[in-house]
Amino acid sequence: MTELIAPSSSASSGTNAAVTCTNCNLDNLCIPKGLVREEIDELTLLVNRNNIRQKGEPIYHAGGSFKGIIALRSGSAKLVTLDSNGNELIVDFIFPGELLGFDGLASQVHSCSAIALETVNFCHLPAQKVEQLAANTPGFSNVLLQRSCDQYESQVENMMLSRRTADERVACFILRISERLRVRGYSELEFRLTMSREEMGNHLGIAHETISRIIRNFQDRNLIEVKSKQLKITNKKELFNFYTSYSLNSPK
Amino acid sequence: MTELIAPSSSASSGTNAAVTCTNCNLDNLCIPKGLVREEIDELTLLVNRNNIRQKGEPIYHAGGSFKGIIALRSGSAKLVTLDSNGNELIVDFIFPGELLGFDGLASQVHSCSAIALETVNFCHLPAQKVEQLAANTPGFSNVLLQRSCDQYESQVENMMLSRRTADERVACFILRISERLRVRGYSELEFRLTMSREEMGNHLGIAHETISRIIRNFQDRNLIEVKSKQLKITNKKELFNFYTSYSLNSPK
DNA sequence: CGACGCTTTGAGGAGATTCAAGACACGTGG
DNA sequence: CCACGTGTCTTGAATCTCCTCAAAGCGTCG
Repeated sequence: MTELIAPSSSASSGTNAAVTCTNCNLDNLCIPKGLVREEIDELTLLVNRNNIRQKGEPIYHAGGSFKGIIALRSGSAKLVTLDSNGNELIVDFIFPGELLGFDGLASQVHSCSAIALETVNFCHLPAQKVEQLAANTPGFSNVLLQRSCDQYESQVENMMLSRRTADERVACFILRISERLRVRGYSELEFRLTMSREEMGNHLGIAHETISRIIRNFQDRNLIEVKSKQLKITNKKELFNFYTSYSLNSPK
Repeated sequence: MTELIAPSSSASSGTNAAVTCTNCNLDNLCIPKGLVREEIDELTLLVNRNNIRQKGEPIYHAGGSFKGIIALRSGSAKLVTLDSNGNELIVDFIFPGELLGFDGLASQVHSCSAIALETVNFCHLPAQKVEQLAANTPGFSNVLLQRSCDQYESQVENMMLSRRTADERVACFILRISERLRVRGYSELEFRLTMSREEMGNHLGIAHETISRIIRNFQDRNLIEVKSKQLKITNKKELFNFYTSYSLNSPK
């Protein structure tokens, strides 16, 4: 099996040599969030920057040994695993500033694969540096623990979502992506859905045909405008109401 | 609001004064798993033992400040949260040797309530001792991180389960409980379901009427025998096949 | 321009829910 | 000890949501 994560020497061209964890525009989202200045300086020295993958290429593989922590700088990715029948299950989609790799931290073996949905650029903190930092930098273990515990929340949210109707799930999905992009400085009302309908449906537990029908329905209600993968939210408030209370009282 | 977790002085009667984390029969499941001898000795000194709750009583409350880590010694509990419409959602059921409290570790505020399903006895590591141990005991932060990352796995498992049919979910639910009890030294084939059908359905995302119908169906197929809450697995292999491959090829 | 994959749309059917009613279990008080 | 009441569990019938299968439209890339 080929080495999936290239050493920084081969990947980091001179184009962006001045970027460090201190002056990175994602420092309020990525690992540095929660660290003090000296800790960030230490982190800066250990991170491999400017790793690139094209659409469809893996960042790491399920079953492979723990590769360390990945921070996505640009682009988007999907985190997938295989269920017991060998079917792909998309656990999450990943956006800039978000961390990857926790699926291998406890057992030292990745239970998921991370696959680029478009061209991605990411930073890589290798496994042995993770251990080194965790041992020497108290703030760092806290950050890891913090992020890892956050997944409890996300587990609960996913559970709640799986109880709702297909319409509510799609509305919620769109709004969550909107919010995640907003926090990262992108437009919250107009963006590209980088995943296919199939992938969306896989993640939400809905047939892709149903996804299509629901998106059409949302357009007919003037909640959104969709042109292939390009999406524009035209009535955010109504879209939000739709997914919180539609099933309770709203007429057809 | 009353203090939910009593200090050990009031709760620990003299009946079991000799129990420590070292000689506890759950030491291969609870926090000590992964710690070396001296670390366990240190832990022993900080834990409040023999806390009791009766059926229906809370161990801690959603919305309350982080109370520390709880280790269940006997009995069973449910971990519940409220969805955005105010409905109860049962995130998990808890058995002896399992840890509780991670839902408050990151944010310092519990997002879930832990409620006893029957009389429970638990150990309590108070919040400030958690911090103290995390700072001074490298093994301890690792244990926390480890357990917390394990929840990634469980999130993925839950996601997979939510894609299966109601029958498969119930079969899987029974088998998982069986396995969790087996590991803890209880009978794996005959046990009491301490939760109601309603609670089971809530956790699995199935109406309680459907739970009843499926349990009847399993009985008719001679996979299990059920008398109210008492359950006996009579054909474990078939029950297992049922949930792994039923939907693929098996006739009615 | 043609082939391929992705998306959309329609029709029919399966699985699970909801509503309604009856059976059973458990605890209380007579 | 039994009658009674409450809450839980079971069962049935009607309904609905979403899936599956099938086919046609659209876009993209060689």
